[in-house]
Amino acid sequence: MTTWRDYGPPELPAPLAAALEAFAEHGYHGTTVREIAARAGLSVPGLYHHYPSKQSLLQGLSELTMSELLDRSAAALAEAGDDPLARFEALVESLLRFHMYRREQAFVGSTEIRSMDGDYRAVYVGHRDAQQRLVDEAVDAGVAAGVFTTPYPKDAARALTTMCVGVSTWYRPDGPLGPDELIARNLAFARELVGYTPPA
Amino acid sequence: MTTWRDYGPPELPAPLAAALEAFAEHGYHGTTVREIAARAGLSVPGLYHHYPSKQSLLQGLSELTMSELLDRSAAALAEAGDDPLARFEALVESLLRFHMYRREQAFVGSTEIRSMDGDYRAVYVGHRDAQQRLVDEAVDAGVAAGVFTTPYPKDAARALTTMCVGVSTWYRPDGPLGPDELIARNLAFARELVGYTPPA
DNA sequence: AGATCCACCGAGCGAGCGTTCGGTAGGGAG
DNA sequence: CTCCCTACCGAACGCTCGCTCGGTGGATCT
Repeated sequence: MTTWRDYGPPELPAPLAAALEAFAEHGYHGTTVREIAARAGLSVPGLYHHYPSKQSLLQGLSELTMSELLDRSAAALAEAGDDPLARFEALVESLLRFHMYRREQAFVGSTEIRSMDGDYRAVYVGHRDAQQRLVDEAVDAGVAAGVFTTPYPKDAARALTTMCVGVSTWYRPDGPLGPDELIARNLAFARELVGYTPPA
Repeated sequence: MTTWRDYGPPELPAPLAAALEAFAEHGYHGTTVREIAARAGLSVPGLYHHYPSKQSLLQGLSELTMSELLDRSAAALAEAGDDPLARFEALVESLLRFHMYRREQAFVGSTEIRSMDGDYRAVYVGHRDAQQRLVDEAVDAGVAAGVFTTPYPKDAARALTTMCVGVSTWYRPDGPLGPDELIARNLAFARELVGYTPPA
């Protein structure tokens, strides 16, 4: 990864790439191990040589997804410096961008929480909460600095996250608007949501 | 249904209520017919006496969900009269309320589209599009009347719908804030999203 | 009383599931 | 040349899946 704004195709081992496609299409329980193996160009035992279970494919995929998301968020914040508005915008842009360029991964992660078995689900939810905390903090900082006027920072942050995560449910790379255009518009919505009003 | 604002517990036949709980918990493919039958207090053949297949349970449930959603939206709009702001607010309030009081149904509908088989999926998507069109029209009308200032009505409407539908993923009836409080806050966010500025 | 229908169930069918057993082919180390 | 490790695979195991067969018992009608 060169910077948090640059996205190549996801770098996933063949079995995880295969699992990703299948899970995105039919869901975890709707996908068979045989289908994943076929998509990965392996036999079923060949697949099991690399991953010990179907569940481990979901976990491996989810871990790669969340660590990339958190890494990019951290990089965006680091680059933004100290200004609360710049930090907020960098974080939201990164979140939007991730949910476009890593749409399938983000979608599978958020829709298959209930398919993760207990212990790992707690780990995954921890990652999600960490990401939500970044957004909460960015909004709180803006309110503290007086640049955001929302009376309900926590609810605004949640609405905002919901909006960004939701991008992975409707965004299509072949849609009428390009990523940069969509990001600009949704970033504008984000500013309105937290009550940012540019200095006169 | 007395009015679009009033919600009792959902009125579902026992098999659909059982399927709803199970689908919400494990997803469609993660749920077995035996589990649904047990929750409904029936044997497996007893369940099949009322519904011819597992798929028909999902379809029956989804149809009841969408017809209630569309009926309530229509009632809210009818009651609101001609004023664009009133119509917009009634529609959004109804949408938010539905996704709180019919949270599980809305959640299952939106997450199990990929589990609906082809023909019915088209029907379901038609219902979804009809609902989205109501929101689009309400925003467009506000822009046309000059009360909303957003330069991107269609994107704002989509962001708004995403936010409302997302309520079904995080709302918990036993959370710290009651439904009316949450609706008031999210309604305020909705107004900011479309660029409503109260007349001075 | 018999006939008919509805609501329901015990048992089990064939198919397909996640997973495993017991291998094989090839390459690098000693 | 042997030994061992990695990367795989054909076949099949035990189980559970969605679904069905062939009923039973009770209410209603004639």
